[in-house]
Amino acid sequence: MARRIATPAAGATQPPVDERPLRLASTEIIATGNEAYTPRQNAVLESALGLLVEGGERALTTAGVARAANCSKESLYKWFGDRDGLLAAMITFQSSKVKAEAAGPGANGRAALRSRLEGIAVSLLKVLAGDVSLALNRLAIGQARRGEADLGLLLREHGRKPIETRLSALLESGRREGLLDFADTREAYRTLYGLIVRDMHVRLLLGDSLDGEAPAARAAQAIDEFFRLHGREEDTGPARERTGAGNERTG
Amino acid sequence: MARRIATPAAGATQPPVDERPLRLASTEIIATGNEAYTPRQNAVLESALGLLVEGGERALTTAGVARAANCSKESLYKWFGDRDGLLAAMITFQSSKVKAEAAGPGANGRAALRSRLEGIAVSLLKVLAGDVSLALNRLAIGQARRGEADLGLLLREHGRKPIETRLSALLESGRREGLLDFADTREAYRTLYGLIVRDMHVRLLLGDSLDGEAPAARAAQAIDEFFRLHGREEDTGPARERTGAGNERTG
DNA sequence: AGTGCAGCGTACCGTACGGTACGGTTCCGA
DNA sequence: TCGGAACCGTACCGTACGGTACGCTGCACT
Repeated sequence: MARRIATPAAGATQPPVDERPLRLASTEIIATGNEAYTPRQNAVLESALGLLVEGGERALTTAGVARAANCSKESLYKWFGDRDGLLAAMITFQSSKVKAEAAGPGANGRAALRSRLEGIAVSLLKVLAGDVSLALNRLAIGQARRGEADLGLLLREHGRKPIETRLSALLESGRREGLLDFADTREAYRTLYGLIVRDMHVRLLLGDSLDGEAPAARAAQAIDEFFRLHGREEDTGPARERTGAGNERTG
Repeated sequence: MARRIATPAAGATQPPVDERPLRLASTEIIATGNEAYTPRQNAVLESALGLLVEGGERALTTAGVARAANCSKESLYKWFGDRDGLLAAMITFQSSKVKAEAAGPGANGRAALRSRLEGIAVSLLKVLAGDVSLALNRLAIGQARRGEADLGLLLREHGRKPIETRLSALLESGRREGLLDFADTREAYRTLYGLIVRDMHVRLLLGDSLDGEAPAARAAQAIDEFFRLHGREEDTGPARERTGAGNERTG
């Protein structure tokens, strides 16, 4: 069924990865922040990600990863302990690559807020539609069961939380400036998220191809709609009634 | 790892299913519309769904299904041809159960439109959050790869299309009545979908539990927001500008 | 130069799964 | 009453995968 993976498939996308052996002496561990992976391990994780993107979970066997990364299965188990450990490491590794760019407080005003919101929205759309993100989400979702979903928790924590905090902080700063009007930040964030992403994410996860949804246009329209719902200046219309459902929750 | 499935697990949810053997003579096939499955096959598919809900894809082995449904593996392969055939049959079977209730054109007016939209939204939220729907979506998403996603296509066709057509028809009837204002029906539908579902679906797929998001309140708020964006009567505010992005698409 | 260790490649093992085959049983129709 | 067909239960087979063990190479440090 799954054809042999003899040649290092999907090797065209990632950079050459420095072909030298990259041996390590004793305790030469590069702590890049949270997790501490050696460069060799990072390269292995990169190969594993390529394998996952190309062939899905079925292609992500320990033997396949070892072959694609030119390492031994024994090393894999020594470094990551387990297949699940490898999967978790892939998630944390990928999320550590995506982070960066915190973008401190810049200019004020409605136009600035709008442009910053649009920027985050565009990057969000591009990340969600990316091959690696889709593959990892498919992996975590496929593993998830009724109660337990360890990979899903990891992905929610590493993938969605950062975006939520960034967007929420931006929304609250807009509210402090009197540009936005909402009661519950989390509710406002979710509305914004829904306007930006809609059902695009699930459709992509299910294998659909986005038929010409340009991220920039989508983001602009979503931010426009959000301002029409929660904006405060006159050219976006006064917010007639609050929408934060925090007070009318029944459950 | 997966514990033995000796007792018919997850049998508490579904009805007794008529314990008699239910043998079939020659060509006694009950054509329920699209697919033609015998009652026995339906019962087997029900068991398979219970197994999938309870244990995820890993638990959905042919031997497990045969044991849970008290049938032989040979019959499974005879009826569904293949493991993938079984999975596809599960999807079509479940979607055939959910369909029903077409709800022809009822009363007119803004309140009627609003209540019908809310009704569809509530049912949509309840279906999406249901155990079986989540399990099937996880299955299809987990199977999906880069280009090919047969189960995903099936799920999109049987699960999302009906809702889109129903909601779209309702939106267009509202526009014909002068209650709604939008240019592109598909765009308006997607905005509405995003307002209703937000990121709830993906969060649930990733194993998150919805912290007291009541479907009724969620639906009411979403429809309210949609009317604020695309409504036409004065108590919802005039639609200042169109939002359908059909004309400003770049891709 | 010599020792040690990290890591590569491969061989190996047990299990579990998809798919097939076979005997026995029950029911339907003639 | 007698065939035949559908079907159940189980045994069986080949493969593939997770995980472990072993021998070898080559760099690092002394």
